Amino acid sequence: MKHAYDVYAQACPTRVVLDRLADKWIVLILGLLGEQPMRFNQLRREIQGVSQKVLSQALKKLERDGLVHRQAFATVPVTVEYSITPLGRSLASTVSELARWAEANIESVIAAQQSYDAAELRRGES
Amino acid sequence: MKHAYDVYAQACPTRVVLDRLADKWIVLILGLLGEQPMRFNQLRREIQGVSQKVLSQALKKLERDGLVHRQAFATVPVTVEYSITPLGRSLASTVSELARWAEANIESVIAAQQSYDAAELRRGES
DNA sequence: AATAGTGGGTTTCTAAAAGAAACCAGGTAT
DNA sequence: ATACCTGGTTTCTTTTAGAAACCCACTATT
Repeated sequence: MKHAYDVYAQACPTRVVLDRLADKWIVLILGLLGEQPMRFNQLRREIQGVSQKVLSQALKKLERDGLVHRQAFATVPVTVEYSITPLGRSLASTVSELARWAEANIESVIAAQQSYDAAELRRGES
Repeated sequence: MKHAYDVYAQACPTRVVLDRLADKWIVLILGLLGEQPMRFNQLRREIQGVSQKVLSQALKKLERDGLVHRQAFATVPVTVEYSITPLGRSLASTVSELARWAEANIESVIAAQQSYDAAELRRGES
């Protein structure tokens, strides 16, 4: 049984969605928001190394795609809370698994890299 | 219980791995190679829209990370077969789910985008 | 003998994106 | 007055992605 949408086809809109999901920051953001709603600077502190610009852009895209909900409160200073939507939640477990795989298998990957680099060095002796 | 490696920490090597995995082309490549070994141009034809350069770079990185195995046969013209490794296989189902989620939920995402864009238009009337 | 085609790439060049750092607004506390 | 808070945007530089052309070794065609 074939899909109506095929992510392997060039002009398919699923490509755009996949390109959105397959992003380091999106994986990390959805992983956090899957646990609890969070505010902008809270996310920024949790996700170490993300710049304000990139975080802001990522959240905007996630909001536009209906994966994250943005709510501003007229406190002083202003409070903005980001939370995951039902659609986002249906995705969160999958993307979290990516992060967990990275944490669980980092040692195997590093070992593979070292063995690859060592072999390359032997081959490419100038 | 805390992980030894925390993907939310800036200097953590898992970040590098996650950044590698969270890539549109890597998801698509691993999805295909999880089904069967494939040759370079076969991958290129299946994954519509990928350039030779990007495919070549992605495969090199996957090989270095120990996720994909590259085997060249001295036929004429040369034959190169890419296959998934056990480590890569342990990841393939997770990344395939990303692609499947995109195919399954594209309509909800497009609907959310349209409603977002319509609301934005109403707000931002100049 | 020259030309075209094959698989599997690399090189070159340009347009787009990521990232670091500075800036801003509106308000509070010192 | 000055410094600080949240939640961003702007500017500028460095990477990266992507399109297109090229390359090599070989074969088959004219």
